[in-house]
Amino acid sequence: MSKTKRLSTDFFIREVTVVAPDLLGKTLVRCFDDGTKQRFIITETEAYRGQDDKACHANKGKTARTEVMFRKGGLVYVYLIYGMYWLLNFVTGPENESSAVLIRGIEGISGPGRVGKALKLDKSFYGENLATSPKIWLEDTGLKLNYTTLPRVGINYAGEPWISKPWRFVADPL
DNA sequence: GTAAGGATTGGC
DNA sequence: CCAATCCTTACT
Repeated sequence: MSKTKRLSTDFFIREVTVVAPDLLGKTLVRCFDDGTKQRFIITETEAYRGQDDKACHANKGKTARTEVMFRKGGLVYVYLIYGMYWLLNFVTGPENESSAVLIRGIEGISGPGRVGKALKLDKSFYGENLATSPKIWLEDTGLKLNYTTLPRVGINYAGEPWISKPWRFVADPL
């Protein structure tokens, strides 16, 4: 028998700064339309912490684009950036907390834009429930990775103190 | 309605 | 360094 188990909603109903590093080493499973499945180990994440965080899209309040972040954790938040890349995020925390984790890297793939491309993401993933979706979910194989914390990328517009928050989590090489 | 710019990437 | 490419937000 296997130790592998699908992560439930409870996993995501925690502080985003706890969930983000805890996702490192977890397996991201993507089931495509033709039934083929691909599995990727998560190697890099970033935490976006609710309305107070000026780097978080939810800081401007609830809009059509960000409303999913205000819902209960365990949902998928995807959005198109620069007209060409779908970035993958997992909503965390209880209802009305508007926090999310950006998946910046998976095994063999660096960069959030390339992650979305590898997983063939699109608008239809917006609001997917990771506990029940047939297309995308996470599994815990028991793997734990050591990691390093760094400042987040591409958010200079947010200003201090947000620029300096060590909310980027990168798994150490094996 | 119109305009500016983005949690990026790859090419010059 | 800068274009690609289109959606979201802010402002007239």
